[in-house]
Amino acid sequence: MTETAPRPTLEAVAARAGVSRATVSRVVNGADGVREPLVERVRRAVEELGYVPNQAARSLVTRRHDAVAVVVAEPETRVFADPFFALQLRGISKELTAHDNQLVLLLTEGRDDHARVGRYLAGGHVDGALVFSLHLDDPLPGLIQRAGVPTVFGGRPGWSDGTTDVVYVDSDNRGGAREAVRHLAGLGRTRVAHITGPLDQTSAADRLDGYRDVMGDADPGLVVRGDFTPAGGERAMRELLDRCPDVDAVFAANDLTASGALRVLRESGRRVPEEVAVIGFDDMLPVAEQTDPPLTTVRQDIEEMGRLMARLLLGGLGPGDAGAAPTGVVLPTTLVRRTSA
Amino acid sequence: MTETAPRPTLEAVAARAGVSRATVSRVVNGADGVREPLVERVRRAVEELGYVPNQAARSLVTRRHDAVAVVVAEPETRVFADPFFALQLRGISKELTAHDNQLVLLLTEGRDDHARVGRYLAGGHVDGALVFSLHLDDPLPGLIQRAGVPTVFGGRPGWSDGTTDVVYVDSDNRGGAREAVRHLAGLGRTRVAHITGPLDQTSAADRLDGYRDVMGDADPGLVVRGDFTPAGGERAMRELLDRCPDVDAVFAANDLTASGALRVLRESGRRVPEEVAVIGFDDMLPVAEQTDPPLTTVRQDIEEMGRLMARLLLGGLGPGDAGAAPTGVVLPTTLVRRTSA
DNA sequence: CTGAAAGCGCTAACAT
DNA sequence: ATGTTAGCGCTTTCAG
Repeated sequence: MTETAPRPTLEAVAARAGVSRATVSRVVNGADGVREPLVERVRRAVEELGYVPNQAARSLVTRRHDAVAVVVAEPETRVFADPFFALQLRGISKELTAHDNQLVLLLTEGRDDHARVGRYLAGGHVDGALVFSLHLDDPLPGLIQRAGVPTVFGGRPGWSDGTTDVVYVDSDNRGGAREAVRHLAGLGRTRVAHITGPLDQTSAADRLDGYRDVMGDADPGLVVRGDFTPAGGERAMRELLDRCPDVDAVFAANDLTASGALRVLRESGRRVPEEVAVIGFDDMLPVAEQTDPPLTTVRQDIEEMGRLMARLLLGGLGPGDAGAAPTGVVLPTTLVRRTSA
Repeated sequence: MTETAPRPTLEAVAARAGVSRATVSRVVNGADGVREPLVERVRRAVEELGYVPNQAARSLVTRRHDAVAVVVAEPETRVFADPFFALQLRGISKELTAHDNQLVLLLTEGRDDHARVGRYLAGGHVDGALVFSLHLDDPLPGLIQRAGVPTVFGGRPGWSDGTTDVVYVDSDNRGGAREAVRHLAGLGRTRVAHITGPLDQTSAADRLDGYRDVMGDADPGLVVRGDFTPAGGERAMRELLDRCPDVDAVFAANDLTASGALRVLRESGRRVPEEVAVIGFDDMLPVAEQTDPPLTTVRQDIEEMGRLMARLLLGGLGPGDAGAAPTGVVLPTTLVRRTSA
């Protein structure tokens, strides 16, 4: 059982290059003030020995880790079956990589996991945290803020009272919803329904608000609750058809919901978009392009949201500082026209 | 700009409890051989001070990190839109958490990322790596093996020549495929087609092998290439219908493919399962249960695969040791009957 | 511009 | 059973 070969230390490199540890350290960290010939010698020694700095030793003194935690509360499995999060993660990863930071993924499943995450964050293992808090009553965000780690939230946290400055990145859910509903209205539809998402998530609540912005207090029977899943969309669509048979357009809170609604519509013999126009939200390609007919929807640049979160975190917002941090940044959405509306 | 409050050290706890650092260390690390009253005092001091061990300092001496890297090559976006990986990740996360290990996620996008990952792994930041290598020609696995980090692969690596012992976890793709095809045959179908996955992934190749195990050298026209996507499934199904109009059963390489095939079948007016029976692979719930009709498929326990990978990694397979490591472990699959076959 | 030396916070012998 | 001590590998004043 070969013990893992002892990796060369700064000391070894220094010896080989015939300089002091300090000099090697300077070269390795790109500090200037070392004369060219020495730099060269050190470089070669590093190369020959295959030296790689010991991050633990470095962190011990610098108190930096070049690592950020991504915390995902995952009360439901669905969260994960959703390409949404995956895309965001990808954006985050790209940005972190570009800044030589590592991504530590913290998935939480329940109460005890929360404690664990809190401890980890408070333990100063990472330089910051990117947090996806999905529900209004999630205790996680509080825990995290108390941990005193610089944090950026994904999506506007529901508990933010607007006075404390949490930093978050969000899509313009409300504006996107407005645009969708206006488009429907522009098509001459007068009985425009909305199938909501789970209203304890701000994204769903905001989309509902956007709908109301345009529809005012139209027939409240036209608003029916879904849950961001195709099954929920089906259920809601049935209810809708039952309650308001004259519905001529549906704004679904997301593409998955729309796909369910579409199925029920087809089943019931309504033609889309001729009799009922349908719009989704997200522009999740594998879904939106595959529905029958292809889905008109509101696109949000999910990957960019991830990137931006990472950029914000790395770019400053001083540690533990409650002063001048920027607060929310919301990304624009765009309407993508396909066939369903 | 409040500097992040200096966290208490072992020293501080020791002082407060009136003992030596060593004793505190023992208590914190659960070593026995400390008398109860002292343990109690130390515990209280830890509590009062909110002490959390500095992982960097600890790693520096123990040379352990309680962290493992999860490396995902992601040449195509699809990988990620796929709930498959998400589920595996979840299994991994649970198992790691249970052993107090952190998950460092390394996403790679291209050649330069490979170098970065290699460096990271070689840099001894983690105690091991869990690697998803998707393609036969992926250079990543080689890099990783050279890094000398204990590694477990997700899915049988295609480049394994069978003599070197790589450790991997895989599903019984071949056996599952056999069971599917036999089921179709048992239904009395004689013209059983297969829509493959991308054959440079072992999972796809193995499923094809399983199909052949049962079908022998039936009409080769019945095998058509897909790519694990619904769109690929549609394309393949059209080709199939064109080439072999008498096809009476389809074994699709995965559920997504099956969903595409199903759509084309419906379009073309063939009744499923009466005229054409269809079986998928994966039992990806959001897909398999939502198709019309619900999909009969081969289930693999994806989350368990993830768990197992983590367990294997943590459970031993001595560092860098090329000797007596276990090699592949393959998990059984089960046929799930719904309506489509 | 370079080197010497002092720790960072912790664990693990080794004493007691 | 507990305390003392010597580093782990690195960065960073501080001298020279």
